[in-house]
Amino acid sequence: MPFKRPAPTPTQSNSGSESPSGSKCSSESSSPPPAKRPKMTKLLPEISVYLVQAKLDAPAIAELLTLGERHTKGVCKDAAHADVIITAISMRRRLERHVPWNIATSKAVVTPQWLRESIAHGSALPCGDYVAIEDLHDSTVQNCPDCKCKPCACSDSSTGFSSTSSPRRSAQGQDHLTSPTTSPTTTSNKPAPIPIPANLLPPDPPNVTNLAKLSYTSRYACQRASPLVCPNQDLVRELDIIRQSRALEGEERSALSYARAISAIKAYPEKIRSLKQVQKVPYIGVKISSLVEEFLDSGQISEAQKIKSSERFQTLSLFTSVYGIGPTAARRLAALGLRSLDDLEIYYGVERGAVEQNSQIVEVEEKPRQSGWKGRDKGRGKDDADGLGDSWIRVALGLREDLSKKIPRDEVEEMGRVVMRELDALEPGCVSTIVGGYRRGKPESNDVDIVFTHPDAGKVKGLCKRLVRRLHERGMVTHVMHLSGFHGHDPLRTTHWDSLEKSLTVFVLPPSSPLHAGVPVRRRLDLIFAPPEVYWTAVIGWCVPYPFVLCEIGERADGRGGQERVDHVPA
DNA sequence: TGGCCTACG
DNA sequence: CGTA
DNA sequence: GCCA
Repeated sequence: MPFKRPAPTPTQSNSGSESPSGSKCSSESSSPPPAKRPKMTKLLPEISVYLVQAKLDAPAIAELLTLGERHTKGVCKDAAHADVIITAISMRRRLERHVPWNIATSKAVVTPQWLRESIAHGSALPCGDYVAIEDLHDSTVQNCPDCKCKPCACSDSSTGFSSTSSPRRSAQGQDHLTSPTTSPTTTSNKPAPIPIPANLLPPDPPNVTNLAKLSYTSRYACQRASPLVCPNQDLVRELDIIRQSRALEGEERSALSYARAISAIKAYPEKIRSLKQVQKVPYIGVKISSLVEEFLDSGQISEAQKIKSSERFQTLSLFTSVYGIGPTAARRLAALGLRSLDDLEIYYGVERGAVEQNSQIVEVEEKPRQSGWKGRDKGRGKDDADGLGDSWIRVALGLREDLSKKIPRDEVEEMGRVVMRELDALEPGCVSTIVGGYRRGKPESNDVDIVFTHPDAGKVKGLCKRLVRRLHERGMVTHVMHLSGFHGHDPLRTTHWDSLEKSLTVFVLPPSSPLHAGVPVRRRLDLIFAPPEVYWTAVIGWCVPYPFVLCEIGERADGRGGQERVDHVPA
């Protein structure tokens, strides 16, 4: 098999670790042999539990004992015989009064919520999300029965960071869309809706990340939601200015270093108060350390301030905000003396650009800079010898304003629904997930990324193009910046990973949409089509922002083994 | 001191 | 080179 | 700029 990966599917694998407990743990009617008792009624038949009653009131104890007897293999009288220890205690010292430490470290020790939610969920949930005692996090994860989900051991998390809050998905499950074929509305002659195989659906009762009880002391980056805004946001903002500047100036290596350092700081759970704290953060070396020191002293970083206020930085930033203009082009344009968007429009020959009109616009937009560059003719003509295969930069200039606007979550969702409706008309039975920043919980997105698949692998090929064409015909896709099909079935290329179809488009909601207001804003929309085998891998992959922090967790999607990309978003 | 993710158009 |  |  060319493509090995840890099964990404949410199919719960319920092969339990058989506990050594047996008779010591009573189940309510201990007698009935397993064959007789309808197995379905017990939701956690492989797991025996021990309940630490301390700190629980009588009703809670009764409730938990009932749940335990009803749904687990049994409630043990002795912690040593249980697979899982349930306790409301959160202090190590206090727990030690009830359970010997060496026993505790050999079990999963979780909060009562684990039991309640596992039962509600219908099967055992990862113990790591319900760690009762911080010191027991690792052993709890390790000893979690019935849960194959090995956490990744990210190197940067071994420094003992504890983590933060959950990624609060306000609309849990709404990011996953299936064809609305289930509507009973029209037509009796329509074929029955195509059933979606379970392995393409999100876990039925959704994974409960949301509960505030999620142990916000998870050690692992892959279990820890980087907070949308971190405790060191101000510091990060300063460093990011320098990072941007380095990137704009072509010092990519340096920029990369800043990006990594910023990532690491964003994962640091507390406000940084001392240099000592920061020295332990990975990717913080001599230079950045000194910058942090200055920040701790003065609340700012002079280098960042200087950069921010420099005309050069502002110009380059402005230019790169045009889709298709990167650092190199920006520098070149700046070197030509261009400074403003108007300059760019003239240079690239945007239609309305006559000089009078230009100055008029300058007034209207109250740009402080008057016609900047030395009386060069309108910039094009002979000069564009090098530049003007970029007729589409003109288009990008026209789109810049719209595309720089943020997209609120409800509009993201509406776009997803609209696109899905069209896709369903084209090919019923498709499944999709909105990924990217949206799925990471950001309140606003720069663009919308959707990953699609179809249970029938054969139906996926060519779908991307067909969907884009349909959306284009219907006026929803106004521009296609990029369209790629399956990479040929090169027999030498073993990985399917590259065989995604994707299209990068500009999308506008149709008038029929409730969110279609006046002149709707055009949005960047990326469509990614994956064969079903790699659907969830693609979903994950498209949710991970740059820079990727490598984390040792099984095998990579592309089969190169050993590492997985995890976590982090700069700024 | 060399290397920093990768793949595509 | 620019984008994801 | 940081790390191996």
